[in-house]
Amino acid sequence: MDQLKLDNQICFPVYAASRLIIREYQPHLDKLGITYPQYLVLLVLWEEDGISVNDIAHKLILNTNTVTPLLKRMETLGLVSRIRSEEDERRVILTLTAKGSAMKSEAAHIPFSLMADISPDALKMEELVAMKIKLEEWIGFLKKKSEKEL
Amino acid sequence: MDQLKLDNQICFPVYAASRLIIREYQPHLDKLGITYPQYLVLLVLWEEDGISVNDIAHKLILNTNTVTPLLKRMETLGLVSRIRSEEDERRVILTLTAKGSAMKSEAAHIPFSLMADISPDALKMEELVAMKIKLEEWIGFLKKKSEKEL
DNA sequence: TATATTTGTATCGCTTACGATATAATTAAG
DNA sequence: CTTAATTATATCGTAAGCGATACAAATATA
Repeated sequence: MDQLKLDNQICFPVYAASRLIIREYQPHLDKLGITYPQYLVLLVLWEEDGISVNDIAHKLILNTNTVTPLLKRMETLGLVSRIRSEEDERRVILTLTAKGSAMKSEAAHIPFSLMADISPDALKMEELVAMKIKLEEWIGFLKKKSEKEL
Repeated sequence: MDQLKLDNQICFPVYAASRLIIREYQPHLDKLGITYPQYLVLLVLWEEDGISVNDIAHKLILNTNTVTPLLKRMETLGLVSRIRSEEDERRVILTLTAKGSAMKSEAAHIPFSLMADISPDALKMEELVAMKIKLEEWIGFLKKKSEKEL
């Protein structure tokens, strides 16, 4: 049963690469006192502040029951504020605090440092970008698929 | 700061794809009563039974403090037995139980079902295989890197 | 041989990640 | 205008995942 060999799994490399790359982020994020998912939330808010829990969950393709406690921890860290919307009292709006906004400039170097860290000699930057495009195509498909299943 | 846009991150698609693919495994694994990491352990043991905690952690690129409790849960499920080695009393050897071995035939269909589930129309199988090869190249680089840092 | 170092596993604490479920606010249907 | 269905968050329980640390067994060194 060759298909059951670890080396023949297509998913395992994605899963392993994900964890290995997050490990590379760690030292940089440690300096800011945040985790990788928290960094992703900041990326989202730095682009568009004042969006809801659901918006963030949707952009990060995470469940709201993952995002809610994540955001609460970020509130405790003083990075964001969680305020219930006036128009629609079901919604909770996330807003960056001064500390959360200021962290953007501290994080500015991370993508560059990371690129230097994780870019293998053998793999050219164009190949990574090509892979990213293929992965996004794949993600688009998988997202549509799981939405259909609701 | 364009580099801090979520869409411009190379890591995020890997992280998101990993979770989305694991979600696709879920219904298949639910029928067997196991999780994705537990499935990976079984893949390893189906290939080579009677290896140590460390060997498994190494193959799955996981820390032993992740694998130890994982294997204990699998022991509770009756899938593996954990026996301390006689030659080297530090090592704990993992052996498939009858139930753990038998599960191989129940799982035989999963790679095929998965491929049908996760293969997007737009992405041809060859493209997925090409991506897998690039990812493995990348993983090799990242693994070497993190070993050097010890 | 005695001591120091390394190795293999395990424990603890904290943070994701998610299924199942609950609850209140909004919207749709009757 | 009620009642039903939907939507947005949140809570609970369980399983990873990992840094820091502990500890015993094995190996290396003095």
